[in-house]
Amino acid sequence: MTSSANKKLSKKVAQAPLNNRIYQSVKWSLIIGEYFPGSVLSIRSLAKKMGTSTMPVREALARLASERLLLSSVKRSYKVAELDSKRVADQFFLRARLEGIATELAVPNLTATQIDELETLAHMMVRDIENGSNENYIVRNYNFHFSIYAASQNEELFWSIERLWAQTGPYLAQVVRSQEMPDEWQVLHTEIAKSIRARNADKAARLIEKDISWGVSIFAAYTDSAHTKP
Amino acid sequence: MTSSANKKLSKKVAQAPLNNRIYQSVKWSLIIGEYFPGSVLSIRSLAKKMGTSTMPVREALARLASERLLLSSVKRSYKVAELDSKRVADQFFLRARLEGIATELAVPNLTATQIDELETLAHMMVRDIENGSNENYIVRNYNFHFSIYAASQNEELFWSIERLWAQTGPYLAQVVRSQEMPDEWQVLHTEIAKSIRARNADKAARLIEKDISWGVSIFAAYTDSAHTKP
DNA sequence: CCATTCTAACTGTGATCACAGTCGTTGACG
DNA sequence: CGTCAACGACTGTGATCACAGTTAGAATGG
Repeated sequence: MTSSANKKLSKKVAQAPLNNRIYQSVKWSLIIGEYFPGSVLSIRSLAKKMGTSTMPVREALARLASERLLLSSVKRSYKVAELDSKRVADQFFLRARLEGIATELAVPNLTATQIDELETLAHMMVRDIENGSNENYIVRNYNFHFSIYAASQNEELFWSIERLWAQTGPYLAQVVRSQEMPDEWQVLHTEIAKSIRARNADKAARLIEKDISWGVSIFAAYTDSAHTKP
Repeated sequence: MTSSANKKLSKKVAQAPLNNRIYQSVKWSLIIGEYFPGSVLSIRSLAKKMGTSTMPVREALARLASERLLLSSVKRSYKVAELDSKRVADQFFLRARLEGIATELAVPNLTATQIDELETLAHMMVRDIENGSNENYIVRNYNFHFSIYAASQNEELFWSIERLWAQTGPYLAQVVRSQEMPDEWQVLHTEIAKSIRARNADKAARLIEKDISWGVSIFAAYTDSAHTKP
């Protein structure tokens, strides 16, 4: 009796497979920029850190590499892609297009209360910058954008965008952490929420694209200044 | 001496890892529609068929599932996604957008000889349909489209499109194999090559999108007729 | 004859081992 | 002092086993 009750309970509480949890964990770390370009992730060391065998880790890393979130050469350790301006440009170009499309689709679907949440998020992000708590900013920025993209109701689109965030995360988060953010950039999120409330899909989409291209220019300035060291 | 020569030789001939070859093989099978919606792929049976251990197969399937090319639930076998009209619509919508974008980027980059090859491919595709050799048509159609997308010079974009082809392959190839293709559809590829030669990026992109939406409508007609069986 | 239970043949998942490349460092040699 | 070879400590990769959850079919009960 108790055993059957336990069985049912344990079924409900049943953990996701280890490999999946590790996969999600590393992916999130990529998105919020906990890993840097060139970071090395070896199966055994990660397994040790996670307290598991190598099996689930190698499956997780193989999946991440397959999605181009990590680089892998044969018999060499997995690593986060190094900074390559052409590649980064391609990624941000795609991001702008896809996130613009997702916003267009999302605007008619977002409810009033969801838009309220977007506005409060935008406000809190401004405060985060003022307080210098860039960690919070990064997470809130993620939530702001992806609650819009989720409203696009297109899972494939959502997934594609998230994949691109994981790719650009290691570059972008590093910049966000190390730089002063211009005020004009911060106002943008509030404007986006406003134009969504006005149900102006075109404007919202163009502002989202502007948001991303702004990120590109800041990133370019960052890499230029970092490149000035011969 | 011979050993070092052999070493160098074996290094040059060095096969890609087994898991990767299996991954590529299955992915290609998905693209050309060798698997059908609902097809079951189990690790052990595939390993037996491939003559390898389960290890490389499970890595390959895990990767494919991670890219959403296969479905996986815990402790249940991997399978090709069943036909879901909403999901399919989302996928083709994304395909139209992404392939349109890639075409826009590609038009200025394609060389005259590459355009020649596109035209001959278009001609051969018409002949393939006349001859009823739909297998050849499917492969040539892939080559036609992806030699354009490769010219976009955006690897991420290329990869994203290929992923979507692997997702839609099981649905679409089935239709191509079982139906008469309308003549207007076939002329389209020649028109695309023509507008590329004229360096009319907008027109080429719109025609590509038309090509895909045409596929959607044919697909819709197919599923409707298949649905008439209660 | 229908419904239900139980069993047996699957399924993916995790751990562990053996192996073969890669790479950096140390050592000896010129 | 510089160069190159060899060693050793890594790396991913493949195979094999044990285990637990799923599923479909047979056997059993009503």
